[in-house]
Amino acid sequence: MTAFAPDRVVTAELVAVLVAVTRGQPRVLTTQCGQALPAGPFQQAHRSLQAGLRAWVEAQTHHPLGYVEQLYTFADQDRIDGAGRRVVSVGYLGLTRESDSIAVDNVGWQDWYGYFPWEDWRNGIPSLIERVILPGLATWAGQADDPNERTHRRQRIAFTFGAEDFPWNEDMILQRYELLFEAGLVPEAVRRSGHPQPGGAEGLVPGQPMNHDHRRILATGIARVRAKIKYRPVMFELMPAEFTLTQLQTAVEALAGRELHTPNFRRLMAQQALLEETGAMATGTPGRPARLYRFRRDVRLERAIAGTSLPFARQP
Amino acid sequence: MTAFAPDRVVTAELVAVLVAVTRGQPRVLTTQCGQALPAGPFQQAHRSLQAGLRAWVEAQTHHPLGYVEQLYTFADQDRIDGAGRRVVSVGYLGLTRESDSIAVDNVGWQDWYGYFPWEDWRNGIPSLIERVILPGLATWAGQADDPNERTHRRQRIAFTFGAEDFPWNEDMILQRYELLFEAGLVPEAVRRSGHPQPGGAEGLVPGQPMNHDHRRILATGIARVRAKIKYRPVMFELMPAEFTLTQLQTAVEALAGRELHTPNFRRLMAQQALLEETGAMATGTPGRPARLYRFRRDVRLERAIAGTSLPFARQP
DNA sequence: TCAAAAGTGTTATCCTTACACCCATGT
DNA sequence: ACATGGGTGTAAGGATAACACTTTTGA
Repeated sequence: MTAFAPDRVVTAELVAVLVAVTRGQPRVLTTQCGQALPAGPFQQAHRSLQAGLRAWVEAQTHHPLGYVEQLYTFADQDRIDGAGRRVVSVGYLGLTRESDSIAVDNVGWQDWYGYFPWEDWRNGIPSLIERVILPGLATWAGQADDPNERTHRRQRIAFTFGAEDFPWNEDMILQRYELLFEAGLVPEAVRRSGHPQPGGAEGLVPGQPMNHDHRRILATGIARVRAKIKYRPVMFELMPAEFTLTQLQTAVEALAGRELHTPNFRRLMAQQALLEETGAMATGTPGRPARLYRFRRDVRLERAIAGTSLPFARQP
Repeated sequence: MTAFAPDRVVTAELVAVLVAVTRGQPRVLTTQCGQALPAGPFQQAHRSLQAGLRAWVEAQTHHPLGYVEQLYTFADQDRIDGAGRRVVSVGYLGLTRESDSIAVDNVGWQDWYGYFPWEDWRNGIPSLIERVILPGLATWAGQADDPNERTHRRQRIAFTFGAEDFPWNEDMILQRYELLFEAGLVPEAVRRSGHPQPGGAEGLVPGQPMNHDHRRILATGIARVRAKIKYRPVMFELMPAEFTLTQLQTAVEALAGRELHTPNFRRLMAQQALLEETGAMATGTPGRPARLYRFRRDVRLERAIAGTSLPFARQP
């Protein structure tokens, strides 16, 4: 174990999936005109990985970052810096409100379903699933030589994309992207395999690609958000100071990519006791005016993460 | 953005939390006579981080690694290699069965509650919580100057350690360790702060320390295992080919650190349909002989990760 | 007056929890 | 016979999902 061998030296990079919800749309901060996620170096001076991320994101966007959590660390074989060293990318998820004080060129907020059109089920099942994705994947499944592999692929397709009586699971966005990648149906896969696509986008699934593996990191971030809103009060970080229940519901729907059952959503909010009324009402909307709410500051104490699901014996 | 600045270069290390359950005890593979977790370099030759981990763990233990997942990436300020570079440690969790084919000296399996005695509630609440931990933490809470900070600390203590009517949550092992660290009640914290403890272990909480931040990484691994057994069939990887329901229950209890309600546990297993009877019976135990089970190979397809918990609207 | 959106009540169903009890074997 | 552990039945309680319905505003 030679501790300082040169082949053990790598370049470290911090990649951020910064999420906001604006006017009912889920948004992500991008660089290079939407083709990459903001990425910055991890430097000796940084106290920790998270501190490094906060430092340069706040430098770029000029407003403080609220909730931050680590996503995943990647070291893909084809990520190599100019000196031939491997690049280790540490992905982070950050939740904020959108700010227009971004000073840097080519940096801006993008709707995230531009990258994953098949993930937006808010107006029912997207037609491109039946039209483009499932046929493309079926072709890929049929190309396997081994018949066992073929049925295995078909099962996996049905399971991940909610076909053949499997339910759609919005949390499986990463698995879906990886399946499309494996099947060669996204430009990033074609690019990597080295075959220059001749006629452009033939057979490929619509959805804007990104550089390197950034669309995969974005999928990881979206998956984490979608899973997290179900058991942690993270909407805190994404909403303005005051909001109506419908605005909150619309924001959750934007993130989950699905519509919610309004009466049950309201009841859920009521019984969780995370909100309090401000007393004021929203104005300027059609229909009956809605009450305004804010998140309760005093309930911060992590909302008793019950989390059982194993049949524990009662302590005597 | 100078891409190849020297302050951007780091050393990458892979750290493994390898878990097994043997004779009803939860075990972890350690090096340096139990003072460290196995750690190996990430090298240029490795296809990916996970491939690198698999490669050297299998070289060390001489048996293939089953389930592996990434835990977390750390870059603590005090981890610096001989050339003054920062060390980035990528932690991995691996689940296996214990093997005695470990060839390397000072490497072996340890019971994990030796490192976290307060986490073992299988025989009721460990007395050292009332005797040592809560008094120690109370002192620390009282040392804060700001009265708000004092009450905040007390709330956090009660919440994390399940005092004052908060329930004990076995998943919060990392938060508990970090709280003890902050309060200076574990040797690692004393060591870092530079105060050499004069009289030895006075006031410190019992529990074997580890080098660097390895005990923290171990806590992260245990937390992940405890959370995971509740919603994924990971016991697959830890059990022998055939086992009784009681053996399975004992293994889960070892990991969770709590006793389970036997009749309900059995029912849960039955309705999940993850198991099938082998037809054989266990022999050589007192009492009525138990049926032997095995995991069903054909049900691998991820057991329909239902995962709702938001009031979705029904798709028409 | 009517459309649009806010908001409430109620029931069927399922899952979890807890308690009570019977079964099969060795000593 | 009885201790020990294996195994089953069932009822109470809580959470969720689905349906039907009332209220309040602006055009």
